[in-house]
Amino acid sequence: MRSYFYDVLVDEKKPTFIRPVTGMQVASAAQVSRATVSIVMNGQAEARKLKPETVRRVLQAAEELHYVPDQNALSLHRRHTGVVGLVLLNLKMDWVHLLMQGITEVFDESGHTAFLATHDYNPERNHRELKLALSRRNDAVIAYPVAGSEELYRRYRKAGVPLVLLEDFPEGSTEFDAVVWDAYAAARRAVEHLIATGRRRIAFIGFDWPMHHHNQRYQAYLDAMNEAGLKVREDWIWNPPLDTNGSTSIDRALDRFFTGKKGCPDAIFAVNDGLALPTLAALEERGMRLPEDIALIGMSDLPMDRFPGIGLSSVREPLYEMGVAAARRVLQLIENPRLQPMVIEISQAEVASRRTSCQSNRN
Amino acid sequence: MRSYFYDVLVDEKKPTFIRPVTGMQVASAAQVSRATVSIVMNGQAEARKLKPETVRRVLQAAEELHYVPDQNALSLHRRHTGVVGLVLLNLKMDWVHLLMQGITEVFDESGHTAFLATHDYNPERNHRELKLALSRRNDAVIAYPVAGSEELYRRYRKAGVPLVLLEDFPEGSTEFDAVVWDAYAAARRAVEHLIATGRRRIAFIGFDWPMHHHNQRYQAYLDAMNEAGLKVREDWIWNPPLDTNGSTSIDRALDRFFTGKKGCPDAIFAVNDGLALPTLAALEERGMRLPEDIALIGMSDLPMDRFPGIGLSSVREPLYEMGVAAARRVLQLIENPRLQPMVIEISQAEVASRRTSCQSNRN
DNA sequence: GTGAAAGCGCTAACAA
DNA sequence: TTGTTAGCGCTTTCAC
Repeated sequence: MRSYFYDVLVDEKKPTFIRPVTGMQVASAAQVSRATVSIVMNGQAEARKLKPETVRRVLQAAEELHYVPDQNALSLHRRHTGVVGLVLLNLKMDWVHLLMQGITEVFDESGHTAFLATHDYNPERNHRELKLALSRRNDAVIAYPVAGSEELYRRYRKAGVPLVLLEDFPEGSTEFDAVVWDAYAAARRAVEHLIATGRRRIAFIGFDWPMHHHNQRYQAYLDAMNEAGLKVREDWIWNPPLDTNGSTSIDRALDRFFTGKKGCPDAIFAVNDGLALPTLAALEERGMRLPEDIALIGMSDLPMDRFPGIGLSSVREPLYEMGVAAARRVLQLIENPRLQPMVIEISQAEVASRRTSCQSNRN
Repeated sequence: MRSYFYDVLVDEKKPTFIRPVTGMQVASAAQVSRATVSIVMNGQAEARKLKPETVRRVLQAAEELHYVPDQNALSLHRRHTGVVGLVLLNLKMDWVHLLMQGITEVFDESGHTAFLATHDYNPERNHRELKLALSRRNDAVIAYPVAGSEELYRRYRKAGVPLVLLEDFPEGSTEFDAVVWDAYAAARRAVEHLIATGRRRIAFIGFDWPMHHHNQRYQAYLDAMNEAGLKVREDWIWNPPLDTNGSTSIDRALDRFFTGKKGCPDAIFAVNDGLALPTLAALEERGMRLPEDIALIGMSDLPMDRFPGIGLSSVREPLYEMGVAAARRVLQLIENPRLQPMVIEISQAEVASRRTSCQSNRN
């Protein structure tokens, strides 16, 4: 690390801390009262029939002084901030990027701003970010739920701060607003796709996580297998508890799958691409060819899935649509916080069949 | 899209809008004055020698009422918000994810929060986000610079709001704080790597963008070629102006490279992985084999580069270190906004040689 | 048409 | 040891 200073003059006589210019300063520069400045800045000059000359003076003074109204003071007065907290999982692999397109589209329209934070499945960080959003007086929060935070979510309700859970909600709970993907249907389609392309010995990679739609993916796997009359083998299911940093050790899963005495799976269904991608990598590092030796399908259809060298089959998750829906719902809730909680389920079960799950050559 | 309501009782008699509980309410619940609550909440009870009994009452009341102090009011009083605005490029391909690890590590320590926004190379959005940061009274801003926004950056300086440019700074300017990667050295190493592995006909893919270190990458290409006595061919250079959405049309570049009468390049150097990755995809879609038919190297070493099916060679960008440096610099500047502007250059030129640039078979 | 004053929630200097 | 008060920057009646 190298660093160099610019050869620039800095006026040491000026005070070290510069205070932002206030409406009061604009007022005196323009020779009007503080209130007049407010009126002009909020475009109510017409309505209040101010003299154009006055308006001009104010505008000019504001311009010259580079006056920027203080949002904190404004929020204090208005009792709302115009910002919506987003407490999501992480910024990996374009998931949030896709989601944000939907969210910002709606918020740009309504004049809201998103304040983005992440928790990485860590309950403490989740807790902290949620509390911070409260202390910032965010008008609402969109959160990717973390197990064990139900009490906190409930507190949001009680505090009258709209909270929209995104992607999932706690197993068994029926009290929160949520915007979710109909993952059951999607997961089923994924497994059925594997079956349709000739696979019979399908393994499952997921993690144990007490969220409703998350569990639905496992259920869908079970149902699809049963319905096709295929045997579900205990040793082909990898569903360990989520460890602290949110990763499952794919390698141990594969060791288990390919070590059995009674044959190996010919396909793997992973509950999301975050798992499917490392699985693909691990498989290829073991020298297995896809789809000849084994097929693989994930869920979400992240942008990198379609990269030529990857070609991961997946089911498309309607992230843009979910972003739009969540943002819209938040807006409704801000309008009327006591709306009955509701879950908005967005269905999409379009499988993108790529390299990792082409028609098997073996049949 | 389907949605269903929970069958939940909502008490319609309660007022629709719930106001956050204030320190005043805590005070009356605890039978103390407003000031006492403040003192207790800020952990100054010891110092002010409050009766433990009083403290207990206050704490209990606060707990029962779920009192969360209002940050806006606090900021108004303190004259600083504890939040640092981040106006970055976009959330694609884990670049920000990597950077944020460094930034949050420093900010968690210092008690600051990052407010993340993106501009996608769009000057209007950049302008808007920068102004919003000002109106939010962010204590400082870390910005991925956009050409033509110099005036705005200058205004930040004048307003006494610390601004740290990240990754680059406007060509020719010597007035801003910046944390940058020594991209010249890195780019040179990249091209030299191509040369060392036997390539002689090296093409360049970039875009025209009036930023200093960005241009250095082109210069490094030129220098490395010249120094190795290799000819730089005009028609093997793709350096068009950046179009509105920040993408270059890779396909036109390739058409040009592979259409020449006097032979085709045997390698491509792309100024960043955001360009190298689509180039790799386009190349493979044209049926070219890497590295046999052509080699490719990018810059940044994004996580997906090392994916087995991708194996993009790249030079590692010290994003974590840059995040740390930028955050630390911001902290210094907050401490003393009139510090002389300075550029911190972080060097790293470690090439990750992967599939796309293995030793050429042709030599 | 314009200005004075109150109040949003909080802290800190000063009284009591 | 606790309470009173002024003020942070802004908007919005309500008089003038």
